[in-house]
Amino acid sequence: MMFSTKAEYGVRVMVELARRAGEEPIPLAEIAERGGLPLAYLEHLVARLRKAGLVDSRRGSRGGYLLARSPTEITLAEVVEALEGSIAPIECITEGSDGSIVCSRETQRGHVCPTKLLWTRVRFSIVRTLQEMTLADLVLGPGLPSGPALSTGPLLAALDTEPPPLTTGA
Amino acid sequence: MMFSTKAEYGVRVMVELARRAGEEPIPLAEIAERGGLPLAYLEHLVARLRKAGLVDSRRGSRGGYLLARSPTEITLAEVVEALEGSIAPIECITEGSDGSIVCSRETQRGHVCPTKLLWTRVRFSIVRTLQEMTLADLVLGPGLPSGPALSTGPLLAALDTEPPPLTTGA
DNA sequence: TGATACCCTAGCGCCCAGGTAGGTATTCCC
DNA sequence: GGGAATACCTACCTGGGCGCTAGGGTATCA
Repeated sequence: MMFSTKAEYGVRVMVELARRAGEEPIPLAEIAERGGLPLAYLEHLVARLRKAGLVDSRRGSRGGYLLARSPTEITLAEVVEALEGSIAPIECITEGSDGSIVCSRETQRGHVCPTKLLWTRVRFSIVRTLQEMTLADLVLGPGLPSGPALSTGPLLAALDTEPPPLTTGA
Repeated sequence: MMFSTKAEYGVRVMVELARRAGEEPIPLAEIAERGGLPLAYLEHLVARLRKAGLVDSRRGSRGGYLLARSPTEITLAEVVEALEGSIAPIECITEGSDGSIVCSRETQRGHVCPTKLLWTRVRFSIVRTLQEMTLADLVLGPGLPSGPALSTGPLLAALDTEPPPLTTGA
Protein backbone atom coordinates (compact mmCIF):
# COMPACT_ATOMS: atom_id res chain seq x y z
CA MET A 1 0.00 0.00 0.00
CA MET A 2 1.09 3.57 -0.36
CA PHE A 3 -0.92 5.73 2.00
CA SER A 4 -1.17 4.67 5.61
CA THR A 5 -4.28 4.33 7.71
CA LYS A 6 -3.78 7.93 8.74
CA ALA A 7 -5.15 8.94 5.40
CA GLU A 8 -7.73 6.19 5.38
CA TYR A 9 -9.18 6.94 8.81
CA GLY A 10 -8.71 10.68 8.56
CA VAL A 11 -10.60 10.92 5.31
CA ARG A 12 -13.42 8.90 6.81
CA VAL A 13 -13.64 11.32 9.68
CA MET A 14 -13.71 14.27 7.34
CA VAL A 15 -16.43 12.71 5.21
CA GLU A 16 -18.53 12.14 8.29
CA LEU A 17 -18.06 15.74 9.33
CA ALA A 18 -18.93 16.87 5.84
CA ARG A 19 -22.03 14.77 5.85
CA ARG A 20 -23.30 16.64 8.86
CA ALA A 21 -21.93 20.05 8.01
CA GLY A 22 -23.93 22.93 9.43
CA GLU A 23 -25.17 20.92 12.36
CA GLU A 24 -23.98 20.80 15.93
CA PRO A 25 -20.39 19.86 16.69
CA ILE A 26 -19.90 16.11 16.42
CA PRO A 27 -18.07 14.26 19.19
CA LEU A 28 -15.19 12.18 17.95
CA ALA A 29 -16.37 9.24 20.02
CA GLU A 30 -19.50 9.09 17.94
CA ILE A 31 -17.56 8.95 14.68
CA ALA A 32 -15.20 6.36 16.13
CA GLU A 33 -17.97 4.08 17.24
CA ARG A 34 -19.93 4.46 14.06
CA GLY A 35 -16.95 3.65 11.89
CA GLY A 36 -15.48 0.99 14.13
CA LEU A 37 -12.29 2.99 14.50
CA PRO A 38 -10.09 3.40 17.59
CA LEU A 39 -10.99 6.67 19.30
CA ALA A 40 -7.61 7.34 20.87
CA TYR A 41 -5.96 6.98 17.53
CA LEU A 42 -8.44 9.23 15.78
CA GLU A 43 -7.59 11.93 18.29
CA HIS A 44 -4.08 12.05 16.91
CA LEU A 45 -5.33 12.31 13.38
CA VAL A 46 -7.91 14.96 14.06
CA ALA A 47 -5.23 16.98 15.83
CA ARG A 48 -3.39 17.17 12.54
CA LEU A 49 -6.52 18.21 10.76
CA ARG A 50 -7.11 20.93 13.29
CA LYS A 51 -3.57 22.26 13.07
CA ALA A 52 -3.99 22.41 9.32
CA GLY A 53 -7.08 24.55 9.81
CA LEU A 54 -9.43 22.03 8.24
CA VAL A 55 -11.61 21.42 11.28
CA ASP A 56 -12.73 23.54 14.20
CA SER A 57 -13.33 22.19 17.65
CA ARG A 58 -15.61 22.95 20.57
CA ARG A 59 -14.47 21.79 23.93
CA GLY A 60 -16.58 20.71 26.84
CA SER A 61 -19.97 19.17 27.04
CA ARG A 62 -21.87 19.17 23.77
CA GLY A 63 -18.57 19.85 22.11
CA GLY A 64 -16.99 18.11 19.17
CA TYR A 65 -15.60 18.83 15.76
CA LEU A 66 -16.90 20.57 12.69
CA LEU A 67 -15.51 21.47 9.32
CA ALA A 68 -13.74 24.79 9.18
CA ARG A 69 -15.07 25.40 5.68
CA SER A 70 -17.77 24.17 3.38
CA PRO A 71 -17.32 20.62 2.07
CA THR A 72 -17.15 22.03 -1.44
CA GLU A 73 -14.18 24.14 -0.46
CA ILE A 74 -12.03 21.44 1.10
CA THR A 75 -10.06 19.36 -1.34
CA LEU A 76 -8.84 15.89 -0.59
CA ALA A 77 -5.35 17.12 -1.34
CA GLU A 78 -5.51 19.33 1.72
CA VAL A 79 -6.90 16.55 3.84
CA VAL A 80 -4.41 13.91 2.79
CA GLU A 81 -1.48 16.27 3.03
CA ALA A 82 -2.48 17.33 6.52
CA LEU A 83 -2.62 13.70 7.54
CA GLU A 84 0.32 12.20 5.73
CA GLY A 85 2.61 15.14 5.26
CA SER A 86 3.94 16.29 1.95
CA ILE A 87 2.97 13.88 -0.77
CA ALA A 88 5.91 12.10 -2.32
CA PRO A 89 5.70 8.83 -4.25
CA ILE A 90 9.19 7.89 -3.21
CA GLU A 91 11.67 8.92 -0.59
CA CYS A 92 14.22 10.55 -2.86
CA ILE A 93 11.61 12.97 -4.19
CA THR A 94 10.63 15.95 -2.10
CA GLU A 95 8.90 19.22 -2.72
CA GLY A 96 10.97 22.35 -2.24
CA SER A 97 9.62 25.43 -0.55
CA ASP A 98 9.05 27.04 -3.94
CA GLY A 99 7.07 24.11 -5.25
CA SER A 100 9.87 22.69 -7.32
CA ILE A 101 10.59 18.99 -7.14
CA VAL A 102 13.92 17.96 -5.74
CA CYS A 103 15.63 14.59 -6.12
CA SER A 104 17.99 13.89 -3.27
CA ARG A 105 20.19 11.77 -5.50
CA GLU A 106 20.72 14.57 -7.89
CA THR A 107 22.55 17.04 -5.74
CA GLN A 108 25.20 14.54 -4.80
CA ARG A 109 27.02 14.57 -8.08
CA GLY A 110 26.35 16.68 -11.07
CA HIS A 111 24.57 13.99 -12.99
CA VAL A 112 20.88 14.22 -13.73
CA CYS A 113 18.64 11.56 -12.24
CA PRO A 114 17.03 9.62 -15.08
CA THR A 115 14.09 8.51 -12.99
CA LYS A 116 13.16 11.92 -11.71
CA LEU A 117 10.79 12.50 -14.58
CA LEU A 118 8.91 9.36 -13.71
CA TRP A 119 8.39 10.10 -10.06
CA THR A 120 7.61 13.72 -10.74
CA ARG A 121 4.82 12.70 -13.06
CA VAL A 122 3.48 10.11 -10.67
CA ARG A 123 3.45 12.64 -7.89
CA PHE A 124 1.73 15.16 -10.01
CA SER A 125 -0.99 12.79 -11.14
CA ILE A 126 -1.72 11.90 -7.54
CA VAL A 127 -1.80 15.50 -6.39
CA ARG A 128 -3.98 16.52 -9.28
CA THR A 129 -6.48 13.77 -8.58
CA LEU A 130 -6.63 14.76 -4.94
CA GLN A 131 -7.01 18.41 -5.81
CA GLU A 132 -9.86 17.71 -8.17
CA MET A 133 -11.96 16.09 -5.48
CA THR A 134 -13.63 17.80 -2.58
CA LEU A 135 -15.35 16.37 0.45
CA ALA A 136 -18.64 17.20 -1.18
CA ASP A 137 -17.89 14.70 -3.93
CA LEU A 138 -17.57 11.93 -1.38
CA VAL A 139 -20.64 12.91 0.56
CA LEU A 140 -22.76 12.45 -2.51
CA GLY A 141 -21.15 9.09 -3.08
CA PRO A 142 -23.12 6.68 -0.87
CA GLY A 143 -26.42 7.70 -2.34
CA LEU A 144 -25.39 6.71 -5.82
CA PRO A 145 -27.86 5.55 -8.48
CA SER A 146 -28.82 2.10 -7.24
CA GLY A 147 -27.96 -1.56 -7.24
CA PRO A 148 -24.70 -3.37 -6.57
CA ALA A 149 -22.59 -1.44 -9.02
CA LEU A 150 -19.54 -2.67 -7.20
CA SER A 151 -19.00 -6.17 -8.42
CA THR A 152 -17.35 -6.33 -11.78
CA GLY A 153 -16.88 -3.25 -13.76
CA PRO A 154 -17.17 -0.21 -11.55
CA LEU A 155 -13.65 1.04 -11.96
CA LEU A 156 -13.72 2.06 -15.51
CA ALA A 157 -17.36 2.96 -15.34
CA ALA A 158 -16.97 5.15 -12.32
CA LEU A 159 -13.92 6.80 -13.74
CA ASP A 160 -14.53 7.16 -17.38
CA THR A 161 -18.09 8.29 -17.36
CA GLU A 162 -17.37 11.21 -15.10
CA PRO A 163 -15.11 13.93 -16.21
CA PRO A 164 -13.32 15.32 -13.19
CA PRO A 165 -15.73 17.57 -11.33
CA LEU A 166 -13.27 20.38 -10.85
CA THR A 167 -15.26 22.14 -8.20
CA THR A 168 -11.97 23.16 -6.76
CA GLY A 169 -12.09 26.55 -5.23
CA ALA A 170 -8.44 26.37 -4.31
CA MET B 1 6.83 8.16 0.85
CA MET B 2 4.66 5.71 -0.97
CA PHE B 3 6.81 3.41 -3.06
CA SER B 4 9.75 1.69 -1.39
CA THR B 5 13.33 1.56 -2.57
CA LYS B 6 12.41 -1.61 -4.41
CA ALA B 7 10.78 0.54 -7.03
CA GLU B 8 13.43 3.21 -6.81
CA TYR B 9 16.40 0.90 -7.26
CA GLY B 10 14.64 -1.47 -9.61
CA VAL B 11 13.67 1.28 -12.00
CA ARG B 12 17.23 2.54 -12.01
CA VAL B 13 18.45 -0.89 -12.96
CA MET B 14 15.94 -1.11 -15.76
CA VAL B 15 16.87 2.30 -17.10
CA GLU B 16 20.51 1.32 -17.13
CA LEU B 17 19.66 -1.86 -19.01
CA ALA B 18 17.52 0.12 -21.42
CA ARG B 19 20.32 2.56 -22.01
CA ARG B 20 22.51 -0.24 -23.21
CA ALA B 21 19.88 -2.33 -24.92
CA GLY B 22 21.17 -4.41 -27.80
CA GLU B 23 24.63 -4.70 -26.34
CA GLU B 24 26.25 -7.50 -24.39
CA PRO B 25 24.70 -8.69 -21.14
CA ILE B 26 25.47 -6.30 -18.30
CA PRO B 27 26.72 -7.71 -15.00
CA LEU B 28 24.68 -6.54 -12.06
CA ALA B 29 27.84 -5.70 -10.16
CA GLU B 30 28.60 -3.06 -12.72
CA ILE B 31 25.21 -1.41 -12.33
CA ALA B 32 25.46 -1.61 -8.57
CA GLU B 33 28.83 0.06 -8.46
CA ARG B 34 27.93 2.71 -10.96
CA GLY B 35 24.75 3.64 -9.10
CA GLY B 36 26.17 3.26 -5.64
CA LEU B 37 23.60 0.60 -4.83
CA PRO B 38 24.05 -2.59 -2.74
CA LEU B 39 24.65 -5.50 -5.08
CA ALA B 40 23.19 -8.21 -2.88
CA TYR B 41 20.00 -6.26 -2.55
CA LEU B 42 19.74 -5.59 -6.26
CA GLU B 43 19.92 -9.32 -6.85
CA HIS B 44 16.63 -9.71 -5.04
CA LEU B 45 15.03 -7.00 -7.08
CA VAL B 46 16.26 -8.23 -10.40
CA ALA B 47 14.97 -11.67 -9.51
CA ARG B 48 11.50 -10.19 -9.42
CA LEU B 49 12.04 -8.52 -12.73
CA ARG B 50 13.17 -11.77 -14.23
CA LYS B 51 10.21 -13.71 -12.90
CA ALA B 52 7.97 -11.08 -14.42
CA GLY B 53 9.63 -11.68 -17.77
CA LEU B 54 11.03 -8.18 -18.04
CA VAL B 55 14.70 -9.12 -18.13
CA ASP B 56 16.67 -12.06 -19.44
CA SER B 57 19.83 -13.36 -17.86
CA ARG B 58 23.02 -15.05 -18.99
CA ARG B 59 24.89 -17.02 -16.42
CA GLY B 60 28.58 -17.58 -16.16
CA SER B 61 31.49 -15.58 -17.31
CA ARG B 62 30.60 -12.65 -19.53
CA GLY B 63 27.07 -13.07 -18.29
CA GLY B 64 24.69 -10.50 -16.96
CA TYR B 65 21.23 -9.12 -17.58
CA LEU B 66 19.47 -7.64 -20.56
CA LEU B 67 15.99 -6.41 -21.30
CA ALA B 68 13.59 -9.06 -22.48
CA ARG B 69 11.92 -6.58 -24.85
CA SER B 70 12.62 -3.26 -26.44
CA PRO B 71 12.66 -0.26 -24.10
CA THR B 72 9.73 1.20 -26.02
CA GLU B 73 7.68 -1.88 -25.23
CA ILE B 74 8.21 -1.99 -21.50
CA THR B 75 5.98 0.30 -19.50
CA LEU B 76 6.86 1.55 -16.07
CA ALA B 77 3.61 0.05 -14.87
CA GLU B 78 5.00 -3.39 -15.57
CA VAL B 79 8.28 -2.59 -13.91
CA VAL B 80 6.82 -1.08 -10.77
CA GLU B 81 4.23 -3.77 -10.41
CA ALA B 82 6.85 -6.48 -10.74
CA LEU B 83 8.87 -4.82 -8.02
CA GLU B 84 6.23 -3.69 -5.58
CA GLY B 85 3.37 -6.02 -6.27
CA SER B 86 -0.12 -4.94 -7.17
CA ILE B 87 -0.46 -1.19 -6.98
CA ALA B 88 -2.84 0.01 -4.30
CA PRO B 89 -2.86 3.48 -2.79
CA ILE B 90 -4.16 2.17 0.48
CA GLU B 91 -4.46 -1.15 2.21
CA CYS B 92 -8.22 -1.50 2.08
CA ILE B 93 -8.20 -1.25 -1.70
CA THR B 94 -7.19 -4.27 -3.74
CA GLU B 95 -7.58 -5.37 -7.30
CA GLY B 96 -9.69 -8.42 -7.90
CA SER B 97 -8.72 -11.10 -10.38
CA ASP B 98 -11.11 -9.65 -12.92
CA GLY B 99 -9.65 -6.20 -12.61
CA SER B 100 -12.40 -4.80 -10.44
CA ILE B 101 -11.52 -2.78 -7.40
CA VAL B 102 -12.49 -4.18 -4.04
CA CYS B 103 -12.72 -2.36 -0.75
CA SER B 104 -12.15 -4.65 2.18
CA ARG B 105 -14.33 -2.51 4.40
CA GLU B 106 -17.25 -2.85 2.12
CA THR B 107 -17.93 -6.52 2.35
CA GLN B 108 -18.21 -6.46 6.12
CA ARG B 109 -21.56 -4.82 6.32
CA GLY B 110 -23.84 -3.91 3.54
CA HIS B 111 -22.95 -0.26 3.60
CA VAL B 112 -21.09 1.35 0.76
CA CYS B 113 -17.68 2.82 1.50
CA PRO B 114 -17.81 6.55 0.89
CA THR B 115 -14.09 6.84 0.33
CA LYS B 116 -13.82 4.10 -2.24
CA LEU B 117 -14.35 6.53 -5.07
CA LEU B 118 -11.41 8.58 -3.89
CA TRP B 119 -8.91 5.77 -3.64
CA THR B 120 -10.11 4.19 -6.83
CA ARG B 121 -9.42 7.41 -8.67
CA VAL B 122 -6.05 7.86 -7.06
CA ARG B 123 -5.07 4.36 -7.98
CA PHE B 124 -6.22 4.82 -11.50
CA SER B 125 -4.30 8.02 -11.98
CA ILE B 126 -1.14 6.36 -10.75
CA VAL B 127 -1.57 3.32 -12.94
CA ARG B 128 -2.37 5.45 -15.94
CA THR B 129 0.71 7.56 -15.48
CA LEU B 130 2.87 4.48 -15.16
CA GLN B 131 1.28 2.91 -18.20
CA GLU B 132 1.90 5.99 -20.29
CA MET B 133 5.62 5.88 -19.75
CA THR B 134 8.08 3.39 -21.15
CA LEU B 135 11.72 2.83 -20.37
CA ALA B 136 12.55 4.60 -23.60
CA ASP B 137 11.08 7.81 -22.20
CA LEU B 138 13.50 7.71 -19.31
CA VAL B 139 16.49 6.87 -21.43
CA LEU B 140 15.91 9.96 -23.49
CA GLY B 141 15.39 11.90 -20.32
CA PRO B 142 18.88 13.12 -19.40
CA GLY B 143 19.40 14.64 -22.79
CA LEU B 144 16.19 16.65 -22.77
CA PRO B 145 15.71 19.77 -24.91
CA SER B 146 17.80 22.16 -22.90
CA GLY B 147 17.96 24.16 -19.73
CA PRO B 148 16.47 23.36 -16.34
CA ALA B 149 13.11 22.23 -17.62
CA LEU B 150 12.50 20.41 -14.36
CA SER B 151 11.34 23.17 -12.12
CA THR B 152 7.73 24.08 -12.68
CA GLY B 153 6.55 23.96 -16.25
CA PRO B 154 6.83 20.63 -18.05
CA LEU B 155 4.50 18.75 -15.81
CA LEU B 156 1.22 20.07 -17.04
CA ALA B 157 2.28 19.92 -20.63
CA ALA B 158 3.42 16.35 -20.37
CA LEU B 159 0.35 15.12 -18.60
CA ASP B 160 -2.56 16.97 -20.01
CA THR B 161 -1.87 16.39 -23.64
CA GLU B 162 -2.15 12.63 -23.58
CA PRO B 163 -5.45 10.81 -23.25
CA PRO B 164 -5.34 7.55 -21.31
CA PRO B 165 -4.33 4.49 -23.34
CA LEU B 166 -6.12 1.98 -21.15
CA THR B 167 -4.09 -0.99 -22.25
CA THR B 168 -4.59 -2.88 -19.03
CA GLY B 169 -3.37 -6.34 -19.83
CA ALA B 170 -2.24 -7.26 -16.34
C1' DT C 1 39.97 -25.77 -14.15
C1' DG C 2 39.34 -21.65 -12.45
C1' DA C 3 37.17 -17.26 -12.72
C1' DT C 4 32.94 -14.99 -13.38
C1' DA C 5 28.54 -14.22 -12.85
C1' DC C 6 23.71 -15.58 -11.87
C1' DC C 7 20.65 -17.78 -8.42
C1' DC C 8 18.56 -19.26 -4.03
C1' DT C 9 17.46 -19.43 1.04
C1' DA C 10 17.99 -17.63 5.68
C1' DG C 11 18.36 -14.44 8.76
C1' DC C 12 18.74 -9.90 11.15
C1' DG C 13 18.41 -4.99 12.99
C1' DC C 14 16.11 -0.90 13.08
C1' DC C 15 12.48 2.12 12.37
C1' DC C 16 7.86 3.45 12.49
C1' DA C 17 2.95 2.68 11.75
C1' DG C 18 -0.62 1.93 14.64
C1' DG C 19 -2.09 1.95 18.39
C1' DT C 20 -2.77 2.35 24.18
C1' DA C 21 -2.69 4.87 28.54
C1' DG C 22 -3.48 8.47 31.56
C1' DG C 23 -3.79 12.88 32.66
C1' DT C 24 -5.41 17.95 32.07
C1' DA C 25 -8.33 21.78 30.39
C1' DT C 26 -12.65 23.54 28.99
C1' DT C 27 -17.58 23.90 28.58
C1' DC C 28 -22.44 22.73 29.29
C1' DC C 29 -26.45 21.49 32.10
C1' DC C 30 -28.80 20.98 36.29
C1' DG D 1 -21.15 24.90 42.12
C1' DG D 2 -20.65 20.16 40.76
C1' DG D 3 -20.35 16.78 37.67
C1' DA D 4 -20.61 14.98 33.18
C1' DA D 5 -18.90 15.36 28.65
C1' DT D 6 -15.64 16.45 25.58
C1' DA D 7 -11.32 18.20 23.53
C1' DC D 8 -6.36 18.15 24.14
C1' DC D 9 -1.66 16.64 25.27
C1' DT D 10 2.46 13.66 26.20
C1' DA D 11 4.41 9.48 26.79
C1' DC D 12 4.83 4.84 25.91
C1' DC D 13 4.55 0.28 23.72
C1' DT D 14 4.77 -3.40 20.15
C1' DG D 15 4.81 -6.09 15.81
C1' DG D 16 6.01 -6.26 11.24
C1' DG D 17 8.38 -5.21 7.32
C1' DC D 18 11.91 -2.67 4.81
C1' DG D 19 16.47 -2.83 3.63
C1' DC D 20 19.76 -5.05 3.78
C1' DT D 21 23.79 -9.09 4.77
C1' DA D 22 25.62 -13.93 4.56
C1' DG D 23 26.74 -17.85 2.48
C1' DG D 24 26.21 -20.89 -0.25
C1' DG D 25 25.06 -23.35 -5.07
C1' DT D 26 25.08 -23.55 -10.29
C1' DA D 27 25.91 -22.43 -15.06
C1' DT D 28 29.19 -20.60 -18.55
C1' DC D 29 33.34 -18.96 -20.63
C1' DA D 30 38.41 -18.62 -21.46
